[in-house]
Amino acid sequence: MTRRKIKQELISNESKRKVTFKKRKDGLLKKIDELTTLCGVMGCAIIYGTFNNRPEIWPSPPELTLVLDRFKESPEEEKDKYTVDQKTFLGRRISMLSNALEREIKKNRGLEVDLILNEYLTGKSMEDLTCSEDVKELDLLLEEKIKLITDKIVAIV
Amino acid sequence: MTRRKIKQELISNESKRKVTFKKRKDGLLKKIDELTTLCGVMGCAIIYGTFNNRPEIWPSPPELTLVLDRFKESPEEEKDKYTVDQKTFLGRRISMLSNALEREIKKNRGLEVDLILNEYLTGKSMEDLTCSEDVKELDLLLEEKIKLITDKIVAIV
DNA sequence: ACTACTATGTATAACCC
DNA sequence: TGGGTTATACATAGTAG
Repeated sequence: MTRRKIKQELISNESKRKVTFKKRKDGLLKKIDELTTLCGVMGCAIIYGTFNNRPEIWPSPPELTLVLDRFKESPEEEKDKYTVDQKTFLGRRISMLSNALEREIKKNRGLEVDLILNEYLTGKSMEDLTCSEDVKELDLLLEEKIKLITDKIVAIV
Repeated sequence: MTRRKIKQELISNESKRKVTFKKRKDGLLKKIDELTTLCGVMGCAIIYGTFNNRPEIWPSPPELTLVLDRFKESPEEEKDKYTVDQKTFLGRRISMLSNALEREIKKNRGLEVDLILNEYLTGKSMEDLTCSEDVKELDLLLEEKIKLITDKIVAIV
């Protein structure tokens, strides 16, 4: 057989999925490489493989790596003094931005957790429920919610 | 004329380069989206447009921390190479942080909207519903969700 | 800048080792 | 598990409106 169109959803067959993953991952890396060289921009892509192992891919110019790496390190490491004035100015701006960033990231985490919980409650993520225990528990929760709503309806009508 | 093969190097014509950038950037986003859904993995791509404009891309669940951790592994010699020009280095760091910040803020907005929607669906924010029309609509939505869950239960039990 | 088109280059699903 | 082949699906360079 030859190539067929595939549906945009998780490939159920695991070995197939693995093969597809490798191919498409490689293709993606190539694409990003082309984009950055053709258009002279910085860019990176990071893909985390299915499970257990942490890092996956790193398809971008090393300088980007370095910049972000520095970001992670403590700001104290700036010993050498070249243009001091400008440096301290820039340094302040950086720490300001870092702090703001960190705050936003934290906020994101909280929001994400809430969202996931709520998605469960609305049945959006039902695909992930496999054991009947989970489903039953959810059912109870939902019943509570339903009661809340019907009460509200009664109150209004 | 029709499509020609192009050399893998910076496109000299600026307007052409811009167009190509947009097309390929969009293509890349699509690809990463497909990869993550087809193979069930996490992934992200970040493209920094040319200096003047900030917009870049963030196609998927960003785990910035993980990304940053990854950068500890960058080779020493390249680090040294890069420290030469501190000013440029700091300047880039700033623009990158700004971009990251902007991204996170945008993401926050999106998450917040989703959360509110979901809270409506779960009945948490029912206080705000005043007209019976809204309630009825919500009721319908909920019934759909309930069916989804009961179906799931039937399938499992 | 933005669609839309189209011819062509490129990526890749299914097979085969 | 990994690499190679092939036919097809998809991406996109060039162009026009």
